[in-house]
Amino acid sequence: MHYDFKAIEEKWQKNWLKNQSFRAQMDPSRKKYYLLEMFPYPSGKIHMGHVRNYTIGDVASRFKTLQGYNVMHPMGFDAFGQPAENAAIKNKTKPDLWTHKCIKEMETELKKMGFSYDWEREVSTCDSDYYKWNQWIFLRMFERGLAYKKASGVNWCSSCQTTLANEEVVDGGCWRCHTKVKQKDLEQWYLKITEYKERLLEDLSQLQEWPQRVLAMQNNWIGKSSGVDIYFRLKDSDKIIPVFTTRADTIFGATYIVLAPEHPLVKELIKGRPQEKSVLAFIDKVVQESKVVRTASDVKKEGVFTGAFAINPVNNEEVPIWIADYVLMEYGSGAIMAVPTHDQRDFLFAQEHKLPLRLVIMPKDGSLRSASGLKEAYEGQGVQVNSGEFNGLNNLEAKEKIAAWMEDKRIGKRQTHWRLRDWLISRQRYWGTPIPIIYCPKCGLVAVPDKDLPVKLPTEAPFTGEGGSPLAKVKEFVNVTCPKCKGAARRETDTMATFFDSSWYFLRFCSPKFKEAPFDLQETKYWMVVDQYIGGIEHAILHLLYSRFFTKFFQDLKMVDFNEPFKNLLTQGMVLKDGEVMSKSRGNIVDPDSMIKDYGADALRLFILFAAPPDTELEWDQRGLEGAFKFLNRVWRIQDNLSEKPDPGIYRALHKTIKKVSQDFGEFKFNTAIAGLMELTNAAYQLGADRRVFSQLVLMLSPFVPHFCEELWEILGYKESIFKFGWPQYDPNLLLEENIELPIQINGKLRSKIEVPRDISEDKLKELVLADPKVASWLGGKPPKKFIFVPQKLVNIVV
RNA sequence: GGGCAAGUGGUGGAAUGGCAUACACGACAGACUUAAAAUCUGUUGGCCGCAAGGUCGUAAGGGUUCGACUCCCUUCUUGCCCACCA
Repeated sequence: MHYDFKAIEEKWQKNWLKNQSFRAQMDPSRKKYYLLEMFPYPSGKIHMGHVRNYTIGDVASRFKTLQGYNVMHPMGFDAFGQPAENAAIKNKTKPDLWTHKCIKEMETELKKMGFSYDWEREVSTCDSDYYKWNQWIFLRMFERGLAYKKASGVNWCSSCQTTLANEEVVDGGCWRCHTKVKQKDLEQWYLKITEYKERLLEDLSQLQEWPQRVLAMQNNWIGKSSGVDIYFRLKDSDKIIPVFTTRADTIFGATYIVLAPEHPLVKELIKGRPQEKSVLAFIDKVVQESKVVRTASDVKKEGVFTGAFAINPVNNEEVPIWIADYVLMEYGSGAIMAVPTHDQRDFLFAQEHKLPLRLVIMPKDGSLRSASGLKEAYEGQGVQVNSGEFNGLNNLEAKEKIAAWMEDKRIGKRQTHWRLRDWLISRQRYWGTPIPIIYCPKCGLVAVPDKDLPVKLPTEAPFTGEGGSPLAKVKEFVNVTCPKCKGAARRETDTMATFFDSSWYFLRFCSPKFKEAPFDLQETKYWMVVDQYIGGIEHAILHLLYSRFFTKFFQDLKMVDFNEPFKNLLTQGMVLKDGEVMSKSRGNIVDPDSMIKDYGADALRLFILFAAPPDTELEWDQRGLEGAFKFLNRVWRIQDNLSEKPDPGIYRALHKTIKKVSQDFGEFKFNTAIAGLMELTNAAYQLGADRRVFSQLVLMLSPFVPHFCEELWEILGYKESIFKFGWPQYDPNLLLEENIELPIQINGKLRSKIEVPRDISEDKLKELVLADPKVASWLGGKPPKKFIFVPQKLVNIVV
C-alpha cells in the first residue's frame, strides 16, 4: 500500500490557504528574500516546462523560509497578447472572458502543485489597475522624448490588409492566406532604448551571478563595434560617402564600394546615367521585399553597378560604386568598402560580378603571395603589402596606425557603431494596452492627461484578424475631444507590445494594489532587488534587456535607487521526451495533471528535481517518476520502525547529510541534495533511526515534497507547520572520525588502501605504507623515487 | 560565419586536480507468498581469470602534472543563441 497522497495534498493545500501561510509583509527588522519566477501567459493549462520552472522556484523559496528569511514569492499572469484574440475568434467568445477563464484554470493547477505563492499579490496585466500604469510609464517616456513616432517598414499582407509579426511570415508568405508578404511603411511608436545602450552594456559587469551564456547574448545583442568611418569622395563632386569598417588595415585593398539600396545618395548618383533605369528597378524590387525574406541566409547576394565612381582617400584611386541588397541602411553608415581579398562576402560578390582583387595582407607562412588564384578570402593575420608607407607592419598594428593617420589627415574618423535598435512597441491589435495619445488637427500629438488614465480598452471590438487595427473601427473609442483645445480629435488605435507589460511587473509585485503610482517607494526599497529570478532561456535577450532598460529609466526618475533589477538569474533547461522538446506540434506532451492524479504532486516535484540539475535539459522518464514515488513510500514506512537505540553510525550519517544538503541547496544542486537524502534513508533502513533522526530527514525533505512532510511532521507530534521551524544545523565534531582510510597509489594508479589515524604524521605514515605487503611487492625491494602525501586525501608513490 | 554550452555504464546522471561511474532507473538473483504484485536483501563498466588479482576504460589525438573526466592545444560530434552587422 502507498501513502494517501490525494488526501494529504488536498488537506495541506487547504490548510496553507486558510492560514495564509505564504503571505509576505514588509518587516524591516527581518532580512528579506525576493524570489521570482517568470510569470506565465495564461493558456489555461500548465505544461511540464511550467512545472519545472515553478518547482525549482518553490523549493528555493521554501528553503529560504526555513533559513529564516522573510520571503516574497509572488505569481501573476502576462495576460495580454495575440493568442487570446485568436482563441476568441475560434471559440466565438471575447478575449476578456477567455483570458479570465484561463487564469482561473491555471490558478487551480498551480495550487494543485502546492506552490507557495502569496496569492494576495497576484496581478494580471490585462486588468486596468495594471495597464493604467503601463500608460502612465509610457507618458513619462513620451515627455522625455523616449517614446516617439516614426515611419518604418512592417510585414504587410495585402490580401488580409494587416501587419504580420515575423513569426507569422512563413516561407515569405502570410501564414493565413500564403500571399507574398510585402514591406510597407507605417507610422509606429518606438522606445528609445538606444539612449541607454552604454549603461545596458557596462552594467552587465555587475551581474556576476548571471549565466555566462546570457551575458554573452546580451552583449552580442547590444553589439558595440569599434572601427573607422572612412570618407570616400564622389568623383567630380564634393559629396562625401562615409563607409564604416572594423578593418582599416585593409583599406588599400578596397576595389569598390557598395551602398544600401535605401542610401539617400543613390538617386542623385544615377541621375541621367545609362544605368538609371536598371538601378531603380533593382531598388524597387529590394525595398518591396519583406525584411524576413531579404535577410534569409540562403539568399544569393544581388547587386548592380551605378555607373558612378568614388575616390579612395588613401591612394586617390577611382573605385566603382555598386548597390547591393546585403548592405543594410540601418547599420553603420549604410555604405561599405569592399575588400574581396580579405572579406568572404566581398569575395563572393566580386567573383560573381568580375570585380578586381588586390592582396594587402600576406600570411606569415608565405602560403599566399598574390591575389590571383585565390579560392576564398584570407581573413587571418599577416603582414601589410601594397599598403604604401604601412608595408611590412603587422596588420593588427597597422589597423591602429592607419586609423590615427586617417584622423590626422581628416580622411577618416574613429567611430563606434551599435547593433541595438530602438524598440518598436506599436501593435495593430486589440488585446493590449491602448497607447494614451490623442491626435488633434490643431494641437498635433497630445498626451492623455494623467487624471484621465486609464484609457480603457473597449469591451467590444470587431477583431477578425484581417483589415487593420480593430480599435480604429470602434467609434466611441476613437472619437474624443482634444484635452488641450477641446476640439474634435481622434485617439491612437495602436496597442502596446506585451513585452512592455512584463518589463516592470516585478516592481508591481512589491505593492500590487498601490493607487498613487506604479509602485510604492517604501515597499520597493525593502523588497527590491529580486534576489533570485528563474525562467526560460528564451527570455535571455529581449525580456531581460527591456526590464533592465525600464529599471534604469526609473532610476533616472528617482523612482528606484538601484540600476539592475535581478541579482541572480537561473535559466532552467527544457523538458524533453525521447530526446525532443515537449511540444503540442510534436505530439509528445506529458500532461502534469494526469501525473498528479496518478502519483501526486510531491512525487512529480521530486522526480523533476532529481532527474537532472535545474539548468540542463531534462529527459522525461515515466519510470523515474515511479521511482520518486517509491522513494516517498520508503520514507513513509520509516515511521513504523523507529527504534529507541539505533546504531550510533546513523548520527554521523545524519550530520554528513545536513552538511551536504545545505551546501547543495545554496548552489541549486537539487539532484545531488536528493541523492544525499536517499542515502540517509538507506542508512536509516540499515542502521535504524530514532524519532529525532527521522524528524531531521523530514525537515530536509520538506522544500521538495511539502505536503508529504507537513503530514509526517504532524504525525511526529509537532503542532505547528514544518515551515515555521529552522533549517537543521550539523555538528562538525560528529563528522570527524578517529581513523580514516587512505588510498595508496603507485605511479598514479590505485593499488592498495590503508587505515590510519586521521592526523597521522608523514614519517609515521611512510613507515606504515612501505611496510604494506602489496606496496612492497610493487616496489620490488627498491626504494621509492618519490613519496607524495596529501593529508586526509591520499598517498602516491613513484617508482 | 560568430558566440556559448555539452560529449562519462544498458538509461538519467555523480565526481571540476587526488579512490571514475555516488544516487536512481533498468536487468539479474535471493527472502516473504499457494502464486503474483508490493516489500526487503544482494549483484550489476568491458576484457582475461576458478579465484586472488590483472588489464583497458570518461568523443579522438597530443601536452602540462607525482597524479587529468577535470587544466592547455588540435580535431570531431551534438544542442542552443545570434547573424548579409561591414
